[in-house]
Amino acid sequence: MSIVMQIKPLVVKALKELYNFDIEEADLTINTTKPEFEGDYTIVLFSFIKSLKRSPEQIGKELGDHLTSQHATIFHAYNVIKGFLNLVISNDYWINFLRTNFLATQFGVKPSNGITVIVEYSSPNTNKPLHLGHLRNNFLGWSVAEILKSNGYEVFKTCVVNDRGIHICKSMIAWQFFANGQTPESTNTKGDHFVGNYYVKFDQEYKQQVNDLLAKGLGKEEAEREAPIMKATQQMLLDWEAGKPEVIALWKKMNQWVYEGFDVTYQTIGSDFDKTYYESDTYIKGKKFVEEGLNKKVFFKKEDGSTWIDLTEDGLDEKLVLRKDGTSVYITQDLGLADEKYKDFQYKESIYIVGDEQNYHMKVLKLILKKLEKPYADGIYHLSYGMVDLPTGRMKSREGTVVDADDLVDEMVGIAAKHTEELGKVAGFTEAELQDLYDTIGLGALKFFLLRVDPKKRIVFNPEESIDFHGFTGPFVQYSHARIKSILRKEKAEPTYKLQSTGLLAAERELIILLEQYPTILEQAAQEHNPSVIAIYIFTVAKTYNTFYAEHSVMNAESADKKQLRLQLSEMTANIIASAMHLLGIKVPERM
RNA sequence: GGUCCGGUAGCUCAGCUGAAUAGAGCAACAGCCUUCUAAGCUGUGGGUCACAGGUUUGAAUCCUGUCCGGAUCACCA
Repeated sequence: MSIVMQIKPLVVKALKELYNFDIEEADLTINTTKPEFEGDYTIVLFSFIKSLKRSPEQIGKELGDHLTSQHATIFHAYNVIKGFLNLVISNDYWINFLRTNFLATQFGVKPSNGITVIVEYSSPNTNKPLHLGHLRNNFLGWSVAEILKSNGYEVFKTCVVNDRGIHICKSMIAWQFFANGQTPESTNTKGDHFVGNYYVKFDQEYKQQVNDLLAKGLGKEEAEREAPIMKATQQMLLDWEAGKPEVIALWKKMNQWVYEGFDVTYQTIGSDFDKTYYESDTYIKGKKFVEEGLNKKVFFKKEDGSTWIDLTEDGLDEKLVLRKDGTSVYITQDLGLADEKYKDFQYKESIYIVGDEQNYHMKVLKLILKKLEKPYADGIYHLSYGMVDLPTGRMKSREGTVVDADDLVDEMVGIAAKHTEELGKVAGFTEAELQDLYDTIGLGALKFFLLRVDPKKRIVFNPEESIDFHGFTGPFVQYSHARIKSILRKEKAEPTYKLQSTGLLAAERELIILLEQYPTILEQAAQEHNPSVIAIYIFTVAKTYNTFYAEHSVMNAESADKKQLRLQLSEMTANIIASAMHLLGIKVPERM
């Protein structure tokens, strides 16, 4: 149990014994002591001075005396400054903590709690390649899933592929019209990029046709409706829904190209899924909800035959759930999919990694499921994340400002290679090891950059400035790990060594206090569904270790005891860095 | 216009279930490699926490209002 969770009941008990005063553990404020004061943890006394009718100094002294005398193994000393009781935890406590945990690669990881959670993330369209926004989604989803796993949840990662609809038909039509039978193979192009090019081509051609029609005197709406390529696309969608064989064949062929491209990208960035859903399979399944909703009088029909739900009492609007022609809309599909996923996984919680532009949609989805009295409605959780914007604003594919995922990864790996070569520390690496190292560092920089920010905040990415490799970055943490490993290759701590209580220097103490907080950080990250908590924490750990490293020698420590202590500290720091970075989907190198 | 989210150092961000003099990184400047990897370390400068009220022993943090930025309110997905 964490030291803070041990202190709390002791304080509650002490206040009861000293003053017959009752307080809940939750109402106690215990912070780490500010560096300018002596102590490890601080109890804030202000909240109960009024009830006790004593001065904070008196309470601090009496509580401090009580704790240090009754629990001398934990509390070594105390001091009171204004309303703050600063507690010094005993060296023996910290040293004992370190000895029992420094080898534990699973430190902080919780045993199974039997609760099933699913995380839906990535969810690409099969008409264009992945871009920077998708990367944030992928990294978030993967990381949140792993964080929940480490907290004992049984987690399944799912992906919904938007593989049908008018936007898919656009690239198909453009390919039919303009490709002359070219393929990814014949043009040596990655499949998703190949198809994406035709999606762009469609847009260009469409604009051209609209302009031509405008020139002929048609109105804007009419021109947009009458453009031949758009009409052909709409016909194709109808043909697809009717199952016309040659359309289905083309659809399958082009989607397959995209999947082959996605597979390469997913492999590179480390995304994986336990189950993939295809919209083409699931888009019909929501329709049965419409009947159910009508029977339960949750939905209603309008005169034109369309079906709606009235959410005005909940502060929202009326929402269409089925078109008058009987085809389903987006929300209908998602209702069906939620049900499908529940059948598959019996989840307690279903997390959707979806951008904040869909906040309204996700709110409606959950609300409708509630009104339909679905048992899983409360478990729907929208992990809403902000857009990745350019300094000039949103990325726009029409204006060619979209930052392509594959390109960006290549660029980051290239920069990692350049830095590594310049530093010249990798003698003896094989070609394969070098490539692996470049991937590790380049992807590490990219993932850390996107995960260190609170998900709900938007991120500004400036393509003119490459992502940093110094300071609050992935490579900084990776580098700290590599330096520790360099020491541990020379000598490891002896697990059986009996450390005498040699005292702890400030740098040692600060580090050990931080390491002890890791399990609490894991809990917080899981509870908040927030990987940035871990990124911030592990940066602090690395930074603190680096300060310690610069001040004190491990190999040439002042005494055998100090050497063992520092080897243990180093080993535990390396383990926690590896563990935390894994939760962010980032590998850590042995050397760099 | 309604709803939701954000506004903290020149820039990018922590801190937001209230607590000590508001913290990091980048950028700038000054130092530190004959000692475990300098992708590192140390120091200096840099803040009306958007603004105005309120609650409180105590507010960047909670409440109200205003201003600014973004998202959304489709028989698109």
